[in-house]
Amino acid sequence: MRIATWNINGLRARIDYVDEWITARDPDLLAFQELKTPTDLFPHGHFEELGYKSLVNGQKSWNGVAILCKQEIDIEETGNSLSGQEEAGARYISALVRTSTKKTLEFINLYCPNGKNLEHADLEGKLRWFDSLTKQLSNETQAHRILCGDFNIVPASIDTWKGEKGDGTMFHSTQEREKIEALYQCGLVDIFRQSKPDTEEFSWWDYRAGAFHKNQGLRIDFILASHDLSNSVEQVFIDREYRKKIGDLTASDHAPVVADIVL
DNA sequence: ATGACACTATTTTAGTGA
Repeated sequence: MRIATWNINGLRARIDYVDEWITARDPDLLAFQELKTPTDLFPHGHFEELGYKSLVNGQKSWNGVAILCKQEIDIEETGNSLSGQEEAGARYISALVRTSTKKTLEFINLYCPNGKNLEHADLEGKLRWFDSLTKQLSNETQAHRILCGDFNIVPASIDTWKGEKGDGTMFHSTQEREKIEALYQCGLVDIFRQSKPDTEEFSWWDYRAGAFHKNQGLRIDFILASHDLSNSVEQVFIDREYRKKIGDLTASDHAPVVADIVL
């Protein structure tokens, strides 16, 4: 099964670009973040024509997440918020997926809060949001689980163009990195890092100042899998090609992250 | 040192993003 996560930075502005990628890569199950679209304006029919059904948690202007899967896959939405974080915006959607081998897979899609900067009150909100996430994962265990999305945290110095010079700065702070560590403690494995322990690759590049061409990026988009699933990964890659323009179509500032997993 | 780009909104400048 091909699984992917992608912060598309505005569904309505990106829809033709998204179509190009879906057609090229043919994922089975995918997680979108930053829809910037209200739930009731989501173009369900558009994706049905491409062969997908959609579960959507959107809002006006900002945030918004969706899970898309091939029409033949058995899927059921199970939640659209973290307990205690209902005011944090549309950042969470989860589903149970029945695989072809009759496993029940919990699939969670996240758009984690940004936090703005180390001095801003939003950082505290970001840290508490992660605490709510960890608590929920601990309270409601699942044998087969995938947690993916835009985490807005750089786990280690290899995951940033700033290297060790980034340590302690926003997105690279110890207090943020502890929240990623807490997810590992919940039995989840970052499958990109597992398959490529020494590879410096990024999933986000600033639009400004030619950051993409200078490869000044961050790896902040992950697919985390429970240990049993992490052993069934065939390949994981960051689809850097789809951070580039396609003709007149502008790319998101994030690249898709794709994994092929035997399920 | 700063800004740089792209998106959305009862848009025409401002807020947000990472």
